[in-house]
Amino acid sequence: MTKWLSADEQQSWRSFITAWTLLNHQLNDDLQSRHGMTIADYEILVRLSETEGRRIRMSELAEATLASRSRLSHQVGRMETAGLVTREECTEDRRGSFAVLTDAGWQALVAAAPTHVTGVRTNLVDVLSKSEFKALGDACQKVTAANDQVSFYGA
Amino acid sequence: MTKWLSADEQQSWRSFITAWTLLNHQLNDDLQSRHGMTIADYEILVRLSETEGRRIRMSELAEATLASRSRLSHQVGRMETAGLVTREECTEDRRGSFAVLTDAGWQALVAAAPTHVTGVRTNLVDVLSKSEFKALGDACQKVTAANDQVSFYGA
DNA sequence: GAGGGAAAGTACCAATTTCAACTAATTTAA
DNA sequence: TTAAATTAGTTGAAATTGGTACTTTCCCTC
Repeated sequence: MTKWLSADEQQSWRSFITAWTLLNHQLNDDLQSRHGMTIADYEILVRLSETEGRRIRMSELAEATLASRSRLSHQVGRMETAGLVTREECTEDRRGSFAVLTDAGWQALVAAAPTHVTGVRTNLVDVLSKSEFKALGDACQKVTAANDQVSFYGA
Repeated sequence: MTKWLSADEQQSWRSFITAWTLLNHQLNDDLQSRHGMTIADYEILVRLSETEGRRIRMSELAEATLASRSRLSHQVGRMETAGLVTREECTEDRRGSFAVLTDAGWQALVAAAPTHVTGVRTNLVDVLSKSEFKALGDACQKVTAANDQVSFYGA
């Protein structure tokens, strides 16, 4: 028999959905209007910028950004035409390829980062006390851990 | 000058993204594979089922589900062809229209609800202690309140 | 009670995302 | 050492989403 959610639980759950949706939209619109870039673009630029040689294998990048391979492939394709990244062949595993950050991509990231970080602060971090924010993070960490074994990002 | 995120803050923020993304995907896949329905469909069925007469004005429904009018219009159109809802004209305001839950829609909701609720429990509620879950909800509540005045769902 | 602006909803078009099929390279194992 | 199975990645078509323009109706003010 299904154990339904109590009113409180339901409320918490809906708050979670709403908070994420509004926040994500807000951040996306900020990036979009000021830098013509989506959060997805931004995330990829960040990941690339953090690595040695500013390059990551496509499959790793897909996993890191929680995107399907197909989606990432399209995404990187678009970013490539926009000049933000290039692709390079992988010599160790000739099936593979790297996404590589270009100078223009780096510039775009540098330009967009303040907008994004300020948005995260304004709409999330600064809205909560230190301990509230930590509690949020810790809870999410546990949820992530519980869901992470599941691998539904096959395609 | 931009105030960057500390390592801890960054970690919390990324956990938030990851937790939501994984959870959402999981719940969506459950509904999809077992009931051929998306979370968006489910949400709409829930909202409709909760009201007098099982009908809601399109614009209210859009607001409640955080969808743009355009998106909701498409969505309800699809659900209408699937037989889950119908549209009815609004006599008080002849510009408006109602989305109305059909019997089939109700049946579909009844069938899907256990799957969904169990998923929410298994992957979210039961993973946390009562107080952790409450903390998550409270934090999200505040974030929502802070972001809610912004109305970017115009179209 | 006429005109102008705002609101509800849809429709169309462009962009994104998903799904399934496909190629090519690698690994496994007989 | 070769055949089968797996893995990396891409592609193209179909489905979903987002933006904007458009129609109809309502509301407000004069």
